[in-house]
Amino acid sequence: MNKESKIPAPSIERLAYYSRPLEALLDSETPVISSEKLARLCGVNPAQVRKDLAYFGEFGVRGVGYDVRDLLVEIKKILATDRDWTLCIVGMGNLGSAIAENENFKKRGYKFVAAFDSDPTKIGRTLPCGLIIEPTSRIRESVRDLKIEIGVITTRPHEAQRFADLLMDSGVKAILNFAPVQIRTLECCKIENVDFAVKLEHLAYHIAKIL
Amino acid sequence: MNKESKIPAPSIERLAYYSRPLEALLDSETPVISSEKLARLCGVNPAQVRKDLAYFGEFGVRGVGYDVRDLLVEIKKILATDRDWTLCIVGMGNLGSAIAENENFKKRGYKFVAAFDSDPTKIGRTLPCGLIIEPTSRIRESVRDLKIEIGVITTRPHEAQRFADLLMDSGVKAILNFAPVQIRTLECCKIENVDFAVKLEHLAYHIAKIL
DNA sequence: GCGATATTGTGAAATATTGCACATAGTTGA
DNA sequence: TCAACTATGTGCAATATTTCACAATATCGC
Repeated sequence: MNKESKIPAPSIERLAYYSRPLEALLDSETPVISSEKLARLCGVNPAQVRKDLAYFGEFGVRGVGYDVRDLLVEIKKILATDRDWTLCIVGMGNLGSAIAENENFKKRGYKFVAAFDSDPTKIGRTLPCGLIIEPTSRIRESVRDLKIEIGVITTRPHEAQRFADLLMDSGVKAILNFAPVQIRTLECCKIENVDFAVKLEHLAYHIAKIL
Repeated sequence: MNKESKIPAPSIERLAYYSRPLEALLDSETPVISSEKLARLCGVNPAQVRKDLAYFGEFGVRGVGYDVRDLLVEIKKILATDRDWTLCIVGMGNLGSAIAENENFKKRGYKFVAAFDSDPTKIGRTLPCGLIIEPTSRIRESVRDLKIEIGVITTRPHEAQRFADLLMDSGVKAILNFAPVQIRTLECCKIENVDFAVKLEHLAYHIAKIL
């Protein structure tokens, strides 16, 4: 267990959140920002910003703040988003298509190089981004040949684990799962589950309390 | 500060996660489940399951476990998903459309009753689910007339705060934001931000470390 | 060069969350 | 009825995360 593995997961997620306003600040040519202002933009405590950054180095200047451009470069270096990543997506329903086309992903260097579906009527269809939907039987081959590093799952829940296993076994190093099931992975494959109905349920809980 | 406000936010989110396998167990006619099995299905600690549930009551039977059907009913009651919710969506790009059509949402009683976009070329278009895209100038009126309780934002980031303010001011009680900016709200309006590029960045961080 | 001011980096305190371990209570079979 | 077994509910300890508070260090104006 090395030093880096002790960095709290919330800190790592916040780094990504910090980068959003930094990009906007860079566009608006603001050269420097304080932890206090960045914190306000992200809705967190200023000490938190400083501590999160301090896990990785000393990026600020005392009495001045952080150079916007430098800080953004450093954060991207930390999160390994200073390079492109090769992804594929399994499950080309509405959500899958939307994600494959998503500007936000493209802008950050996440390149979808293959799209799969098990529905024969969808096979061969060309997406606006140029990808052609392939049968899921081609997953193993494509992951190997195109050196796909991350798999995204947007299938129905009952198929999700099966495709996760297949992706893992084919060699992807990480999986982003949008199906509303908890996917289990081996040690060698990192998983993140995203279930946005959970967020709605959290909201419902809170507003029902007030009513 | 009442008793309920001391319940940890992670516990509330986990309740939603617990409900996923419970639904499947109900379909497969498994009558009873132990905290240990449910925990394994959700990738958490059994004591955590028991403690989360204990915040809201005693739902289990010692020596036996939890009745699947009853527990699901209780969780739905707690999360206020035992009723329908009325939502609208602002920003009818790929992601907005996918969310409006999403089966997972529909199944859980989240009803989209209005869809808005500021792009004139999209206005009047009918979605597969039957909704007609309206101009954003109609947001205030629709929220009031249709008693919309939750607003979903899937616009570009630079417009997101403006529409959030408008939704809030029109009377929605909660906002689910998919734009990659941190939306600020008043006390009266609960917000959840979902930025899935953040999840990818988290994955990238971890797999880059191994390489 | 120096005092006034600003803002970082960080140890230590405060708070929040998780997990252990066991008393408690229900079930089953003889 | 009772012993053996099972699995919950929960006080408390362990761990994780956040926030405070301040020393350290940079800039600016004179």
